[in-house]
Amino acid sequence: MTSAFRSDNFRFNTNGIFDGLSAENLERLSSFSVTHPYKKGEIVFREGGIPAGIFYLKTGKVKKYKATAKGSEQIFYVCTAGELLGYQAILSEERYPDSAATIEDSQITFIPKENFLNVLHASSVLSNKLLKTLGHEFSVFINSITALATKSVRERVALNLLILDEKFKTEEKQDAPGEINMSRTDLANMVGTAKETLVRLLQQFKREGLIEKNGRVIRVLNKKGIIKEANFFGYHSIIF
Amino acid sequence: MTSAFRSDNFRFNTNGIFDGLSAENLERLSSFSVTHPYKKGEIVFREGGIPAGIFYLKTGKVKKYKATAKGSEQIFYVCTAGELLGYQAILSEERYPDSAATIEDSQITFIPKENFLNVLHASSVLSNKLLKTLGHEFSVFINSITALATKSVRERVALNLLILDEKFKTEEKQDAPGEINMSRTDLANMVGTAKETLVRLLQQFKREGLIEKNGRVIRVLNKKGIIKEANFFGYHSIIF
DNA sequence: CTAAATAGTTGATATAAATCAATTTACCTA
DNA sequence: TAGGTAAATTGATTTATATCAACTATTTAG
Repeated sequence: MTSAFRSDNFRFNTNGIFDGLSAENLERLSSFSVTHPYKKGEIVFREGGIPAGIFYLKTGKVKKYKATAKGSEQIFYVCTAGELLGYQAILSEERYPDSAATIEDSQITFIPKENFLNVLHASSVLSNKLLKTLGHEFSVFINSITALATKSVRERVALNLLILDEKFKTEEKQDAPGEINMSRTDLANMVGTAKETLVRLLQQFKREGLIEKNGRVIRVLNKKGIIKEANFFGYHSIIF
Repeated sequence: MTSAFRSDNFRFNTNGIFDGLSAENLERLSSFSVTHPYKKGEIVFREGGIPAGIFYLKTGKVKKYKATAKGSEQIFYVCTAGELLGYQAILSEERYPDSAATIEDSQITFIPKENFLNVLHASSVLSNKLLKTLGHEFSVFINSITALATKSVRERVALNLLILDEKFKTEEKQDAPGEINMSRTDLANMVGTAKETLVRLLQQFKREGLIEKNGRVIRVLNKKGIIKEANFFGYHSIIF
């Protein structure tokens, strides 16, 4: 059984999570928050570290990953502007189970744990939104797991191109393909394959006219074709 | 980098989630709940179905899985007595992203959506516990993803034996190995490999004295050895 | 209790993907 | 803008694992 591709199935839903909060609660969140610029490649938090607060990605992109037994990284998610990071560890009251690092220059706002938790406990709006978000996260993860466990590397490369195409789209040009700008090593660590295998498959997709490459930047030219390669039967927009 | 094995890292935390609720809220949950016996192999809910409530597994075992593009199942979790099922879809307000089916005779209590949500919105105790649980779930999933993406089949077989050893332990004999009683097909679908490959690796572990088999029932004889095969450096109990 | 069906096991072979090795291209920075 | 370094790419080879096929054991049903 082949199902449809919906990017929503692979995207968390933290955007707009603070919308609808009272002025008082918004103030409580923002008054002790600080925004810092991060250079590409900087670490935001580290696996095993003790969480002191949550992070809001104002601009830029962040990879979330875990160190593997073989010394490389498994990237399981890429955050884009507007997404929240690190709230799971605050909620679970455990250490960070994963690491986060910028993959391009970014602006990140830090909100101290106390302020976040105060507002969370004061506002049922926020706690309900967070419960909804985390419920959705569950479905994203089982989709990822199923893809990793049962799809071929070729299918997974196609799938990740679809996911990243959305993530690298700009506000202005929603119809144009995203300019996927990631190192081949990161891409391979996201797909769960060797760098060389990834490069070869990208080359194949390029030869077949499905994608184009400008330096390291990849663009999906034939989305339907890539959806087919990922072994989904079609594209269903969230709206239509 | 090889890390320690802790079964906690692969187990959700819904046990005791209703502890500490007021008598009133407990009553609200239980008054409209019904407990049904399920035969081994019965479906509890189906991917794509509209959630009408949550399920509490009183006794027995349930596999949670997703249909794959190739027509088989990817099992991503096995629930044991005391665990909650199906709450994520209620929280996300989406359809079930996965299916659940018993793998042995079970007793399952159904709690209607309305009652669960009423109590959830009335009780900050429950919503905070649920947020904590879901935060922990996140870490379980990234551990699963990292294992699937980067460990060899042999390592994953060992890892899943460790996970299941805990799950099949009985209350009375906590020190004795669990009697892992699962079909080879289910085991293979959990590991993410072919049935034949799974059988061969079990045979190897048996020959090496790491496990024993009585019919289909598997027992882990040498836990340290299996931990080593799973490529973890040792066992750290949650308590010690 | 026996037949039929289902599940488990073993063997032989094919293949996708990893690994090892070398070369080319892109990108800093001095 | 050259020159060095890191990243990307291509090629050759190996290997883990899937697949196909046959056989055996264990349930289940009549």
